[in-house]
Amino acid sequence: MTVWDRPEPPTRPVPLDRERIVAAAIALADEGGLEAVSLRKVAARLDAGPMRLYGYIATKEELFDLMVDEVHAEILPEEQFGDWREVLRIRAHRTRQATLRHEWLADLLGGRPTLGPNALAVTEAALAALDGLADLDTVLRAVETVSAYSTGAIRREIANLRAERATGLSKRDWQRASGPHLRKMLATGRFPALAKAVHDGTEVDAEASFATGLDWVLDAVAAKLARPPA
Amino acid sequence: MTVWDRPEPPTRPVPLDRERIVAAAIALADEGGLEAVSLRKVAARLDAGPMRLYGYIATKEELFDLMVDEVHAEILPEEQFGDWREVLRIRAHRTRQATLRHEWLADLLGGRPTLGPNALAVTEAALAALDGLADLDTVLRAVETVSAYSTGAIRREIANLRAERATGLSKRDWQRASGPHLRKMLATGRFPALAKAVHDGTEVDAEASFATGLDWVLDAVAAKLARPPA
DNA sequence: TCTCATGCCGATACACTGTATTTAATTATT
DNA sequence: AATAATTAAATACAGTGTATCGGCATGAGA
Repeated sequence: MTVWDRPEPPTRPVPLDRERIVAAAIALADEGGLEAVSLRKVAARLDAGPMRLYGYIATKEELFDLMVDEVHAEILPEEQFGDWREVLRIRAHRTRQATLRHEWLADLLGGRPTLGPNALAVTEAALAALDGLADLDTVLRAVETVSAYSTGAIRREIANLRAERATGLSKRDWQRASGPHLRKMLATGRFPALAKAVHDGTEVDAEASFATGLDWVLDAVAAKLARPPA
Repeated sequence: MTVWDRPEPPTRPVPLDRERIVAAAIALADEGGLEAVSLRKVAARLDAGPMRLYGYIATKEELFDLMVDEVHAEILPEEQFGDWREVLRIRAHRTRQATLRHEWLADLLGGRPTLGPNALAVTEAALAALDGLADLDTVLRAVETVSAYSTGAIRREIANLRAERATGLSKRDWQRASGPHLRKMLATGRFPALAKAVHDGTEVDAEASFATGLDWVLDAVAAKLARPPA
């Protein structure tokens, strides 16, 4: 035995904390989706045994919550500017962008109440931007309506993106050709309006579509803020 | 051995089909949530071995898709009446009601493109109701915007419902007391607008809140239909 | 410095999952 | 009636989240 093959000294256990655990989990999820996140793999990435994690995390769901909150740090802009409409619009777009960077977020969005510090800060910023523009109930409804639209639209966008990715087809032809299934369905003649939509619909990019729907919703909110309920 | 303990004649294998499988899966999910649905349990409920199912279903995800489509049969009303706005409103409310009956649907809503016959029929009905009221792109955007709001709002409602159910608290006190966690967060003073909202927000029932946001979105759609884009 | 106690880390264990594969049984066909 | 084809069942595998247990290393007390 030489110095070269002398066994490594027993590695001191790397100190862990939630931050490192969450970062490892996010890295795994970014690479392989949510289903690639297992406590064993997260622990392995930190050179630890699986049970180590339970000193910092009570359950896997809690880890997911922490992941979601961590991404909310990317969503909250450093500084707020613009009127309430700009604030809400930017919040929606940043949420969408964060989800495009971390597709697994789509699976979690809206799935559980978000009570982490970053998520609360995001909500706080939205509420603050609307503060005083109408009675509290209206303000709450406004924020919730916009964010309901956002999460719904983002989820659908990611769902479609995954579907077309799975078939490996160009966006244009995706619907028309998503398996013989949809084609056959449309061929039955039971869905004429849908068939027309699939056939004649122009290709619009996802961001524009998201932005347009968002603007509609913001228009609606603007109308309610101007004319608060009796 | 008497006639009494004579072994049962070997039970003929019960003939299966997708319908029965999906029904069993839905029953399990209704009772214990999505996570209670395992192929083994579904098969057991049909007196079959787990592998039997693979003759009718390629994967568990496909089973989920079939479950979602099955519930869409409850969403599609027997007969359509009213103008486009009524059609879209009813569709949203029926989706919400179906989700309240089958809470697991909230976990799946918007998660994957819905291409089953019932889901297509639901979409078809919506498109048909808007047909001709504007150019096709506007009509599509309208339907998608409303359904994005619906899925987002429904998911949040179910998420909150589960959270308050978990804490076993009355709706009124839920936010104020969801663990020491939220209280501590609000006590930091970093979230004044949020604190005010939690403190002063009146208790509104979920259905009214859903309906109000939906009406806002429908107002927005109405405005765009009246004035199609240049 | 030696002993004892405490807390933490890793290993083991359990009950379960989705699904591939291999074997057995049953049906159909010649 | 014998063989071929189809179908069900049993077994197997690799993985999961998490409870429990055993040992080791570190700290305190003497």
